[in-house]
Amino acid sequence: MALAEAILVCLTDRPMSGYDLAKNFDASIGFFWRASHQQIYRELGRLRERGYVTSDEISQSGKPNRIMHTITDTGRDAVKTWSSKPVRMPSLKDELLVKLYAMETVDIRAMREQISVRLEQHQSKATAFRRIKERYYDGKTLSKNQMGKLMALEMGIAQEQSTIAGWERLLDKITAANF
Amino acid sequence: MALAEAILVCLTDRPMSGYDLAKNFDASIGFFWRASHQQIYRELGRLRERGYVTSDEISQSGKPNRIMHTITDTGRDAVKTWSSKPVRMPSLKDELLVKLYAMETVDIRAMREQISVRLEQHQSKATAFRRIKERYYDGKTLSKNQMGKLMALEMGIAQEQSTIAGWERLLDKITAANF
DNA sequence: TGTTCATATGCAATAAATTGCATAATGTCA
DNA sequence: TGACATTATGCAATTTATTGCATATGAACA
Repeated sequence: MALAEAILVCLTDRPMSGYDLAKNFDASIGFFWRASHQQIYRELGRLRERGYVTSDEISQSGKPNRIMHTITDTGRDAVKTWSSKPVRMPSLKDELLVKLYAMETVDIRAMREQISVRLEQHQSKATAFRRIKERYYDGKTLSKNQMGKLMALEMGIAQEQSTIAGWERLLDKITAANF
Repeated sequence: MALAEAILVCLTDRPMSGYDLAKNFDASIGFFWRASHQQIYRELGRLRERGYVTSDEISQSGKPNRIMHTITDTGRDAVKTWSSKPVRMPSLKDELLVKLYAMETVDIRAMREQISVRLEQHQSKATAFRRIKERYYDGKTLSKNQMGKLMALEMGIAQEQSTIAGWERLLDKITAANF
């Protein structure tokens, strides 16, 4: 269960509210570990129970109060411990590949359309990655912390690119095969 | 929930037992949609309830009886319907990328080791893909059904290759950065 | 003045996945 | 002869993930 650790890792940067974390998950670490705000709030509760974070309510007028979560030393230790434990292979589950596998049984027109949609999604993901890279990392002197984030980002970019290339090739092949 | 459909797709080939399906998932369609035998047996129960498959027990001496599952016309229709519905983006969840992202907080030695392990896993996956390709598809005249499977396989191979290249590049970078 | 967006939190139900356990016979290796 | 792998099925508990709902306020917009 890396959600706990992903949250803790975010909190090593600075204390955050659940809302901040949810935003953060949408924009950065969430590229590698997606989670909904409901999941994050629930997990924050557990982290508090275990003493990995402390939570302080901060009054705001107008808006609902924020609850800021701060990582504790115990939390930091937990991250360290987690970091040296072996990881699993990410389980790739792609319905589109299942459909491709089952091409005979499937509506080819619909599949082509779905591949196009998929391509666009990867495209926009790649663009998002590149924007973040340009904005925050390009031409700057980087700390070790930033180096890690940049490397993760570059892995993401490379993966999106090759995935895009793959689906494009496939689309050509299907066209050539004239199904 | 594409598990149901993945199973149905397998059964379009020929009737199978839960055991056969589990084997099949380990060796082919499971590359794109992993499932444990427990999941498969449970799902088969549901498919039977919905009338998507029929199940017949076949006596065997010595070994436990096999229960052969055959896809019905209703099942085939369900696959067709499913096939034209939009697919979601596969949720990439990779703890190793989270660790990379959190490089500062993490034990670099351990991470390098984990990357090496990961590389080997992708390597052996790629090898498995290539073996299947050589064995069943290379230099043969292919039906449309086989074309789909081959294309899925080739997507898998390409993905493994680029993932391997990515992690190798990263390992070099980490070495060069001398963390 | 009503609608929608952004902020901010969370419960509850359902669905799906993982992990552990259980059974039962045959064949193979040391 | 005992241990382990293969064939074959499946229940049960737990953990994780998804989906829907609920509440509350201020600001922008039309």
